[in-house]
Amino acid sequence: MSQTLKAVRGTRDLLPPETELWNRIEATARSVFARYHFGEIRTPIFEDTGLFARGVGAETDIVSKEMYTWEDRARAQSEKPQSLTLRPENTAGVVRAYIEHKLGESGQLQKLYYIGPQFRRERPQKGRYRQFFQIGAEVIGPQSSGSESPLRDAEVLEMLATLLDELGITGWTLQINSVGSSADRERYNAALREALIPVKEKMCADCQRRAELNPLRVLDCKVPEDQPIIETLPKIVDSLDQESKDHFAAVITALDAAGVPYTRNHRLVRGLDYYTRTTFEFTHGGLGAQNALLGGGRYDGLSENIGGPKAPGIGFAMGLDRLVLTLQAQEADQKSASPQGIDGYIAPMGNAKDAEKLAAINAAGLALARELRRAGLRIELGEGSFRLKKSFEAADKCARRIVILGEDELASGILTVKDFSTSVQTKVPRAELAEFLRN
RNA sequence: GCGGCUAUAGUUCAGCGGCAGAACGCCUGACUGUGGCUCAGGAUGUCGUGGGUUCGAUCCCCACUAGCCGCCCCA
Repeated sequence: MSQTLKAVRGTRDLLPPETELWNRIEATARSVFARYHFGEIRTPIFEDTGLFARGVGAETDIVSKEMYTWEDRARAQSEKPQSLTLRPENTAGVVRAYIEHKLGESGQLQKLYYIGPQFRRERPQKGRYRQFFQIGAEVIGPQSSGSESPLRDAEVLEMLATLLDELGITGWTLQINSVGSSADRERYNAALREALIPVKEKMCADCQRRAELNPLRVLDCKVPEDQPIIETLPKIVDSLDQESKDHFAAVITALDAAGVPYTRNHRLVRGLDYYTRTTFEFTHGGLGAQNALLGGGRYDGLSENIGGPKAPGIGFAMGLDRLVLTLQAQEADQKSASPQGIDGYIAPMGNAKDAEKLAAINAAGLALARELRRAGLRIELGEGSFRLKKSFEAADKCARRIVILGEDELASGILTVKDFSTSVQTKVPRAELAEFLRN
């Protein structure tokens, strides 16, 4: 059906009951964030293209080939059209807002979280979409607010461990590394390039290319034959200055004290230019090639890069789509507890041939449903023209109990209620119905 | 952006160069106020889209689109 309009490639509709899981994850995240004193920020879905070019880095894959960018109409004839971009990530937008609203002037540490869609024009596959959803948070502020303290790094990591645990995600791994200051990284890049010259001939084709273009990425290589060679390459930790070393050591000490399990991975490098010092990923098996549930790190120079004051920070972004996939896989393993269903299904019984009586019984059904829903119950309302058998079938699929509302019940004010799990049928006075259904 | 696999009923999937199939789900009835179990009956559909080969294509070929897997990269 080529004429039929479909969701565009890499985007999708989320339907019930799946959306229930999405909401549960979001609610859990909000509740954890609140306990750590984070407030929600909502930034625009599109921004000036320059924000991402300068913030994320013009040479990154994200900026150089994955952004949805277009030219807005010029506001006046003399003006040049503005280049706008659908946000590929949210950290740059949050820092832009931090600068724009002078949040640093409060002198206080800012702890902000966001939940929302991001857009990257990549080839879609499992766990990777062109519109995808991230839950993220940033801790940012002037140096005097303690934003540069390794304690903040450790606290964010400890919070993430708590959040994943509360979500019920089992078997996650925290991998952590330090990429040092931007000067450290430049030094390391040069050292790595140097060290690769004599050995790259023996490595895989991808690595030979990476050795030229982006030596850091060689460390990510998964080809088994290359591993011994990679182990002989210089480690980034040897390029760190004393300050960065001390910072990383303090993060580790705090994680140990809090009992957060982690794996130090001196080969963990991340693709965004703004990361400095601490970088980390929480990974999970069963996500295929996209094994990262979330990633993040420190970005001490980002604010200045986009024209703001010095404002060190640390943050992360977690893939909501990937959390959902992971939890769905886990629930499938546990054969998923069957859903309880709503509290009641009201089955009005009318005569399909008598329009007046049918309308009356349906109206009575709505009045009863209103009463029960206002009492906080989850109620579905049937249709008076259905045969009772049909009402039962419909009710059995979605509700724990059926409430029969026939002419007898309407006249007497005593409803007939049947519980599907016990098959027990009970007569309940209308005044006691809400309480009865609540149990 | 590159490579591999796939596309048939609401869903999961068989199938074959010559009438379109199963299971589950759905609808109706047995049962005019009683579901789940059972029994009887019924409807599933432009066989992803467009083109080509052929007397004839759901099947073979090509292109496109989409999904999955891998690469790149990332959440």
